[in-house]
Amino acid sequence: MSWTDERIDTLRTMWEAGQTASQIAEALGGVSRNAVIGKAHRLGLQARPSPVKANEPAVVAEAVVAAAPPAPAPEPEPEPEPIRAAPVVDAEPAPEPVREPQPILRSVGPGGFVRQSPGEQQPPPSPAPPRRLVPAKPSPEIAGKTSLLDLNDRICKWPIGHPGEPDFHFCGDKVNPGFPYCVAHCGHAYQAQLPRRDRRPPPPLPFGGPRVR
DNA sequence: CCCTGATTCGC
DNA sequence: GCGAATCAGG
Repeated sequence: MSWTDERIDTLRTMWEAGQTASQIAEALGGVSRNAVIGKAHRLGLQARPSPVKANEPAVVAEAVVAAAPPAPAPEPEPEPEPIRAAPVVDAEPAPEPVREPQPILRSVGPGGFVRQSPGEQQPPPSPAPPRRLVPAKPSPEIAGKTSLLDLNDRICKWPIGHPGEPDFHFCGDKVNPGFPYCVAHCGHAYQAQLPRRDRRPPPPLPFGGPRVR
């Protein structure tokens, strides 16, 4: 498998949405999570909280500084004012980057987002945990559309379009209570359990699969 | 043990 | 550029 533009697209989007490298690798197929991580780094998509690099005391820098007599100012870093990227309507507990707890039955939804079976409803995972302070700069194309940052647990998360495309957005309708999608899209997301013989194998194609045009 | 991401390094 | 091997924390 090679890194086509689309696969890179998917990687970017999912990585930025906070999906783990394993999830991304699984969704893409044909690559290991190592490959995903490697690629993510080469793409410059770095810096997500690593379990290994929790804190990073600037010890190494000291050796360099040692040669410079005038100690460079320790950089006070003017408190960057916590920006809430998406002004949510009501005061909800901060959208923590909650990762869904290893679902029992996991399949990939139309946009590559994890689909839960109705039986195991859980706190709807917000796939778009705004980490860091990324100023949501809605481009004109998606103005008025439901962006990744607008997702909350009561609007339909059905993806419209393909990740990476300028007008990629989400349905945004009111959800079918208890479900991550609106009534209409629940109809697409959840199919009646069919007898084994005439059940079709789930499409292995993640994130909308190959672009259909 | 499982998971995670980071890094290295031969290819 | 790629990704397996390795490392190291949770």
